[in-house]
Amino acid sequence: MNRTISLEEAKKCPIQFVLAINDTLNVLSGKWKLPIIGSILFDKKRFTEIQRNIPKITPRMLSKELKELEINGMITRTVYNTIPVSVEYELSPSGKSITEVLDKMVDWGIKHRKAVISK
Amino acid sequence: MNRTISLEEAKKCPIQFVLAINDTLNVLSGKWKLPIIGSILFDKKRFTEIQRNIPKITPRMLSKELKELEINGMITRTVYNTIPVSVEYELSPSGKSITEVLDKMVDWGIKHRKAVISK
DNA sequence: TATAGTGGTATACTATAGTATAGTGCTATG
DNA sequence: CATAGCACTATACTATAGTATACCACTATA
Repeated sequence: MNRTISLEEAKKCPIQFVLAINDTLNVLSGKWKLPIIGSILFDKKRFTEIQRNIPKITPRMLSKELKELEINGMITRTVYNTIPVSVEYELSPSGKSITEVLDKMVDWGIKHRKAVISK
Repeated sequence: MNRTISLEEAKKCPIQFVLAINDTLNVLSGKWKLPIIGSILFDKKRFTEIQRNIPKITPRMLSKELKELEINGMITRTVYNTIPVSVEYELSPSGKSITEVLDKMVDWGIKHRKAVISK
């Protein structure tokens, strides 16, 4: 294989690939997105339940991150017109499928840690 | 399957899993790590070459990020005692294997974008 | 001798991310 | 009628990430 050809190929493809990677990194970035996703991974939860799951998060940050995740299509927010209102947050199907990426991250992270420690 | 059991399981495992995910996120976090990794993905490069690949990066940030990536075992830094010195940066084997994760991120990112646009 | 290139560092700044604390409107419960 | 819970918002702050600009020692080339 000619190395210059793979380099040329590399320069042709990656625009939309880089965008896709950045999309993925964005829904996981920051201190709280992963704990929030973890909290609602197995079942939908209400604001205060998530807050109790993540003891150190402030309501400001939880509110901010939930909004961002909703805008990015990761979660759905459902308001029930009880009195007073109750609100449920749930991962979208696409949001749930982030586990595919997280699984790979677990694999790589463990493998990498071993590789780094062993030398 | 009993939902309460999977929840209990979920609460037992994840400590080292979460650490592994955080390790992975850390080597990709920030504005410049991905461009730098991309720049040396196919072959090792010198400081100024990487800088030319990433036009808007300042030498301060490039230096800082390269150091961090080296500390995290992602890249190796080789100094040749030419006069003046030349320095080469190269992805470690473990660093190269981050492509497994990036590939999954591309897949998910593209799939997610389609899912979000279509609704 | 001036200019440019290599591989950076130093200092000072701005912008973004995250924290702390208080308070909102609503209602059920004691 | 005070307290507590729900789902937040507002304001002000600190900390971290990133930028701008200048500079360093070294050497080859014009």
